Amino acid sequence: MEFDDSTCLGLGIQGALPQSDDHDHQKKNGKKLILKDDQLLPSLTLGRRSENTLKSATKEKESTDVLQQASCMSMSMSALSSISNSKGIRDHHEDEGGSPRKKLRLTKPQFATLEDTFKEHSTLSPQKQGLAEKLNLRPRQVEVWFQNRRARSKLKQTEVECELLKRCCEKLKDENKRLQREVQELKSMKLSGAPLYMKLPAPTLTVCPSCDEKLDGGDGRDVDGDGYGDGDGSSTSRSSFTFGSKHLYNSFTHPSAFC
DNA sequence: CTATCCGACGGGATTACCTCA
DNA sequence: CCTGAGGTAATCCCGTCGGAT
Repeated sequence: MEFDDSTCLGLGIQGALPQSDDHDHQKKNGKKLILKDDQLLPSLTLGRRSENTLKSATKEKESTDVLQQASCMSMSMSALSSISNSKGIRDHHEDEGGSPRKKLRLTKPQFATLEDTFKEHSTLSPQKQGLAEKLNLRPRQVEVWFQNRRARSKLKQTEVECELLKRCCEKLKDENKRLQREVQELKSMKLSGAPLYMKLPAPTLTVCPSCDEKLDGGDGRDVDGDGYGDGDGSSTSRSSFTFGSKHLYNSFTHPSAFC
């Protein structure tokens, strides 16, 4: 006999059978669920949950104990094992000094399906129910898996970015050192009295290699007509300028000024 | 015994929808 | 009929717990 998620054998308190797996809703607003005495009728039901039942059930105030008692027969063993993981049962067992529950481990196919779905979309709102049915899990379990998956994915991403920033920082440190050395050299040259141009190595002005490529065939116009190639003339440094179609820079003082 | 992984939970925030005065 | 306030449901993120490996 096949059961789907909407086929339910419920043993619970009549009138307040919550079908929502989302514990969030129960804890929302910090509301304890209180049922009137005449609502607390033990019941055993087998049938399909109608949309209305679902709707009204979720609207009803519910208690965790009630939730636990309303376990669906359609659940897989894994789902059942994880039901027993829930707080209510745990507390119940602890109260009774019962044995500790097993922790659910997703099977490989379940994991693979969830991974595939996650790769397509890291959120799952529309397909939660369907996915849960397909995997024989409770929607809540699928939801939790996605939440954890997002969290771990984010953590991993943060680690990668951190590593990247570290490397970037090291590079900048090196660059900073090199530039400081360069400044020192230039200062000492200036102090020695000779005109700077006489001391610069021969190929002082170099055509920016990337411009050489880019501007080949282009008109290379200096858009703002200021003789510099940076448009508004507010470049942070005048280490380079355009001449005709070429971007020229001082390869000695600004070896990294090409674009 | 310890470290790590990962499923689960609790709490807070946000958004959308509904009801009612 | 329109509107704002309040309630509720759904979903998300974050931090944490605790069983399994």
